[in-house]
Amino acid sequence: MRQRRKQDSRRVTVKDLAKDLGMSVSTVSRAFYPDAVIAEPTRKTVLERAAELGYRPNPFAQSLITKRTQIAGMVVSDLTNPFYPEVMTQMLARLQAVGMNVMLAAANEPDQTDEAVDLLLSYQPDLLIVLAVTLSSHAWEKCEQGGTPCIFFNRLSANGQGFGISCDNEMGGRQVADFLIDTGHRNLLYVSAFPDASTNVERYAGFRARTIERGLAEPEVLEAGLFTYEAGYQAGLNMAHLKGKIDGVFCANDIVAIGFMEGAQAGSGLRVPDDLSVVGFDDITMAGWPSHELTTVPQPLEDMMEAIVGLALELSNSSARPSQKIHCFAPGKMIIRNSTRSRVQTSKDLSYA
Amino acid sequence: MRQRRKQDSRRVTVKDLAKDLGMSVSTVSRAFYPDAVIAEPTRKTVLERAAELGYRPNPFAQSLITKRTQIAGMVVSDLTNPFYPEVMTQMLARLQAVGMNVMLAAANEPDQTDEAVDLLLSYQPDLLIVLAVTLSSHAWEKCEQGGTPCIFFNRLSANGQGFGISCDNEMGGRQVADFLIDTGHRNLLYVSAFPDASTNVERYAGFRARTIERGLAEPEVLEAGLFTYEAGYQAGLNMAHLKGKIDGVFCANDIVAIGFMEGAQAGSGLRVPDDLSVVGFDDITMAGWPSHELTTVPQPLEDMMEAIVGLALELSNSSARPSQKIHCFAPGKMIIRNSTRSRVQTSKDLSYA
DNA sequence: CTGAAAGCGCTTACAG
DNA sequence: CTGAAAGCGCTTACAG
Repeated sequence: MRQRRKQDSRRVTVKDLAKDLGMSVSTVSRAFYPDAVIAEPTRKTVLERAAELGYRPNPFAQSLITKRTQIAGMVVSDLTNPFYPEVMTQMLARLQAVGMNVMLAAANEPDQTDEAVDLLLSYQPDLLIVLAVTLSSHAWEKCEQGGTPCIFFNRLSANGQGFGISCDNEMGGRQVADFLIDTGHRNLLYVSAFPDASTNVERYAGFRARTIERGLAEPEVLEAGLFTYEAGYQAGLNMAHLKGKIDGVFCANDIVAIGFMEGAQAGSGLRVPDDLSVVGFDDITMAGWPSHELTTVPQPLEDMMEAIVGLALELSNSSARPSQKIHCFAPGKMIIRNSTRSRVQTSKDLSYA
Repeated sequence: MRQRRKQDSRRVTVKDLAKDLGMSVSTVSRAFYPDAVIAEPTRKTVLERAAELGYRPNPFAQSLITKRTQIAGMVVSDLTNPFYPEVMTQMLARLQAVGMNVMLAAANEPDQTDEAVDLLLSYQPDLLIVLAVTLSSHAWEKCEQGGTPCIFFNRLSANGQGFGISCDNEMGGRQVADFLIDTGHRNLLYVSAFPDASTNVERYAGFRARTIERGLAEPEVLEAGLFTYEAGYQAGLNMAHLKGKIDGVFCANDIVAIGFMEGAQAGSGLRVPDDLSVVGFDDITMAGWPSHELTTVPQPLEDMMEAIVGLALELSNSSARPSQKIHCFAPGKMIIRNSTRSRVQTSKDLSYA
């Protein structure tokens, strides 16, 4: 038992394979690189035998030389927002399909982030994908100085840092304003989540701008503070303290909206959509559940996924940096469910007022 | 621009550090191994200077020699069940805290699993953590022959394969039976999820056995088939086709229970808890939301987390295999919420019948 | 306690 | 088109 576990079942190496085939190590190695200069029949022979013996180049040895790791580091913080597991699932599958491996770092507490990112960076990932609301400036510096490109998903980088993939949140906010106003809502409210998040800021900006353009009063704002169910719920409870009569609500995202609806019901007995229309953002699976039936703006996930995989591939395989830093896609068409109701007064309804 | 990106900003290596300190490479290297023979003051000097220069041993070069990678491979399939993101978050944080990195493989489609696991295994993780319902036998063989230990989380391995960490699901099922019977329920139903999953099988076994022990008729069974909201919802709809009057329902897990409650309401107008008591399993965050208020059996996550980190550490740092293969913890105390109601008839209530 | 040397499994100029 | 050789950044017997 003195031997090391991993050595017991020795893995086959280039040397073994070369000897087996009566070729040089160099030739065998070349067979695995599409661009390498090697006779096609030779390559075929090598690849076939490799498959038989179960040989795979050792990625550690490979990376030591090539400085490429085929690893994408992924920083996540907000797995309680169902949007992210949904995104991760798709992203993982696609990255896997192009041969990239994903190494995960959780950044639940802001102070954990640095250590987590350091750990990640020591594996020299070809790129970092940030699914978190925040990346500490320390962590960002580390990436910079290590030459590791960052992709910020669903969040525009603060100062033009790194690459960004997101949907046009402002346009989404405008769509919601138009929708609510077109369906007869006149007293609007925005339920704000994490104040520094670009998604939050932009959605509000679009919503507010369009509301004013359409000649209504500036929307009220309720600060939930976080992108969580609990924050939304608390904001819903706080509806009680709001003076004006609100008839249309836009929440920073779906999970906040879902919490908000329940909080409003619990706190002030407000019923959705009878007393209040509520709109979310993202179109997470839960938004379609019968218990919520949330009207929402869907993220253009298909586009965003294609962009991120394309970018990841470029960043890990070519030496030139991609020129386009920001990919911003129009949101999908609003999905109208049962959390909103038209308040347009037909002539018959005029008795009301 | 002909140079490679990663080479531009050269990372500091042992050599650099050794030269800087006027020591040999060997000595510098030893400073990073607690068990290595090295004068304590020397070690201190090295470590300090390393921190200043931002030196970290290159894990790829390290692994090439030590055959240890400090990588835990994680196979996930079921991120739509909120239980898993919750588990992942905690597990990630804890593994990070002990210096392990997590490499992720998604196994959404059964046929993707093999390729994903292969990719993962080529990085020679010290161990594999399986959070998925299923690991193909091909994948398992690969682990075996590569000497990579597997830990199955929340699922007992089929044929004594690998290590298992789970809660005592059968005991949980028994608790639910006792609880429902004690609170006056007499006509019980089990909503079954994925038939091959050990969690599903054991929870049912315990529930059924205890029901019979208590002298009631065997519980009815409704096959949802999957651990998903949608499957639970469908099962709820199917309540309509059930002949007998059911008053107490145990669902394979929380997400199924939540779907079930809504399906039962939508399909047959059955109200929880007035017409029906419903119990879940896991205690996911959502179970506590006002819209669900689900009575449930909590998993002993604290215990399970400690066990998995302990096991991971043993497997990645020592050469001896841990002796205990199965860690099975008693579930937590049932959490009684509003999805269940006592149906014990006090003398006053006897008018009802 | 420290250093010189071998070697982990690869890739890639450099010759031929 | 193929092979011999150097070297990626580290660790670890082996001497001293």
